[in-house]
Amino acid sequence: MSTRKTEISSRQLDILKFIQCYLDEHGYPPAIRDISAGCGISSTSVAVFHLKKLEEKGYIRRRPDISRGIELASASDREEASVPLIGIIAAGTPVPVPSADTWSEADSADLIKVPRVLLAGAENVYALKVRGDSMQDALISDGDIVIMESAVVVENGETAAVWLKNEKEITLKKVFREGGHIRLQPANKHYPAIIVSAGNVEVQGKVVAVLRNLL
Amino acid sequence: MSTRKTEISSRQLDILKFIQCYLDEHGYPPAIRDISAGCGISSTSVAVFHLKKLEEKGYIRRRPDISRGIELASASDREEASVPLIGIIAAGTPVPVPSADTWSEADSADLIKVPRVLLAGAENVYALKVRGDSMQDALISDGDIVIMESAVVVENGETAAVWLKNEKEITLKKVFREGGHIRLQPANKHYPAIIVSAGNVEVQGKVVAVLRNLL
DNA sequence: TAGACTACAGAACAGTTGTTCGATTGTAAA
DNA sequence: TTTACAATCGAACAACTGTTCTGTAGTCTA
Repeated sequence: MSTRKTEISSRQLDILKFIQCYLDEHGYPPAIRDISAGCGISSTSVAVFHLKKLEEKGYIRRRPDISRGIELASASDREEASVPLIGIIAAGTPVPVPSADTWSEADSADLIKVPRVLLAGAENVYALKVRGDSMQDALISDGDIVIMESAVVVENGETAAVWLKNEKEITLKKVFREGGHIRLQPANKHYPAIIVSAGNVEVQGKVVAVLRNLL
Repeated sequence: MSTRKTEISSRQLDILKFIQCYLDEHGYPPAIRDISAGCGISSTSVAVFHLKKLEEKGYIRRRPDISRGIELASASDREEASVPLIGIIAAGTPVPVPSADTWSEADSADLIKVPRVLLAGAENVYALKVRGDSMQDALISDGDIVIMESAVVVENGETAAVWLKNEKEITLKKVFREGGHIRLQPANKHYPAIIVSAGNVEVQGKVVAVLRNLL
């Protein structure tokens, strides 16, 4: 944990906002003098000073030698997110659990790009590759990639990866709490729902999206 | 049709390739002097000369006032592609056919972002929203988005949108040519394949990928 | 052959841009 | 009060970068 974000001064927030706006407007990063002018700073050195701070704190990255080489730390993550692919999901094995540093370690796992629209704001998401045809009742095929959100609570009707303790099996189903038991409803309506006791289920994550590549 | 691409000289092709490589390697465009050095040109004015040509011919765009303000005409499409969402796909209706200007008109339709990796190099792709549960045999759900490639030929085993003339029905199935007839195999192995005569099928496009958003 | 055009070289120039140095001010801790 | 530090200013510098001007050489056409 080296690059922990610390609090920033109002001036630094100003500058950060200005960089964001400038990027939106122009499509390329501002020069130091743009920042100075835009934030009402009369000296470039002040901007440099704060840019250093912002870089230390991990809010921006800078490319030396290159003009306007400023990148927002979360720049490329605006349109698409990088989601760690941390393992496979198959019928007979519990899903891999993301560790605390799954998202912080840049290199640890494969990162796959996912359009932000699919994520709908979900955070702490990770990806699993589907192995086997055991989830066709969930309309999920061998080779699909499921985007999961590590969630503790699952609303009624949301699709979740559920570990059935007795059966020692993982399934992806819509979860409905009904009195003392839980109804697990497949996405494919031609498949029957199953009713299990609350003690038998262990929600391992929420399904956010599914990607399938046919080519 | 104002910016028609014309032929370019080998030098200009050199420069174009160099710009592409440089972008791949560095993530930002080259300076004029980078181009000169990289292409074995001993004068910046020569590079300028050819850059003007390349811009006239529509291969690149240049941003005046900004250093390294060179963009490949197809620059932003590197990591993710913008795919036009041109309609819905349902059992009883043929799929909308993309017109020639589907990809050229910027505003015409909704554009959805799709990671390039999913496309696997496919071109002339468009997106359709799935309506109804008629395609659960293809492991496709109501609300899914299917990415299609307008292809004339479909290899054996590839998944395609097939219009069954007699049944007046669209299905997504793997296509296998077998002698005089065609076998259409659902992705879900619990569903049976159907055998149809070649005259009854009309391939309307190749399925490239499927996106599903559960949230 | 003359003219037009493409391609190239070299050099000089001017604007842009990032960096650095010294000095000043205000605030908070010791 | 002294010290330390964050924040600021102003100015100068050097490097980077795009532009432009003056030529030269080859090719093609009229």
